[in-house]
Amino acid sequence: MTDTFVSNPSFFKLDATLKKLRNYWQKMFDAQQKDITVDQWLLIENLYKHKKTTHNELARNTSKDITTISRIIELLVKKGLVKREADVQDRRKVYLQLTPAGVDKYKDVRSLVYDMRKIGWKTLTETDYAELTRILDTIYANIP
Amino acid sequence: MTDTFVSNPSFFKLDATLKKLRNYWQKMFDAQQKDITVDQWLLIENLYKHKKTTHNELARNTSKDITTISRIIELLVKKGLVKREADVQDRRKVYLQLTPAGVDKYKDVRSLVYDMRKIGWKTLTETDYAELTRILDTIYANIP
DNA sequence: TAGCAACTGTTGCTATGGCAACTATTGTTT
DNA sequence: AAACAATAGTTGCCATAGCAACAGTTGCTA
Repeated sequence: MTDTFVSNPSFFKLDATLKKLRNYWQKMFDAQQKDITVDQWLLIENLYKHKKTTHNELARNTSKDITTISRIIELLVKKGLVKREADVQDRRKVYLQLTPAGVDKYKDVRSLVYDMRKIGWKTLTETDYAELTRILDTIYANIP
Repeated sequence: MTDTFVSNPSFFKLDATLKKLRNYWQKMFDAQQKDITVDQWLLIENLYKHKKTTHNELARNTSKDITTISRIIELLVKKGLVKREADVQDRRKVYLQLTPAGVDKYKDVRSLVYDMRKIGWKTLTETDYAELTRILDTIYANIP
């Protein structure tokens, strides 16, 4: 492993790419008056797929801190997109699920998100995608 | 391009990997009492390389918002690691550079950062690194 | 059964990220 | 020269990120 290799800023490139993606998504959301943030979208998408989950599960699924989940959910509840439901057996637990308005929001935003994903990948192949996945997974696994 | 391909969460993977990297770096900084954050380190590294820059240049070089630069620099000035110097020609401009303590901090943290970069890449090759760079650069270029 | 550990979620604090509005300065135009 | 546009940086606001401390609940164990 050369010195150049070690000192080359992959951290920086990851950060820059992610920021550009996030900004682009947010600008498109805003331009089409979707009235949500990118991270709020990620939680909505996850809640649509899992129907009924807890804060903890959502945190694991989205790779977010549980305090962040707590606060984003609070915003989504205020917007009427998510509802909380206490567990009968375990009174510590709170189940989260999309309201009908939340499901509508998911369906409304989904196609825009698909289009944006296509844009990011337009000049890349499925092999590239597999490579990126493999490398990122490896880095992830390498970190203690 | 298949539907699976489009809907697969590369955004999520980028985000998760970057977070894990950032957390690991921060924990190592804290464990060794470096008394800086990861982003503060990135600015110090940049200021070491460019010796004398403005907020604007720093923002471009680090892919950060200029308001974020302004605030991080404020923290670094308070820590005595950076000093501001007004331009004589253009009184809107402020030049930034490391203080001697800032240079010491850079030298103190550098080897730790090198080691951590090695850890992230330990099971990957230079070809992998080139691939990641190529793919991320392409995604970056694809986004409007 | 009393005590304690583990678990679920919230709140406070600080840092980063991004947009809009603002001040101050400089450059351009007429 | 006056008016205006462009530039450099700061501040206010809200959202996300993560740590520590906390409250309430549940499960385990002496």
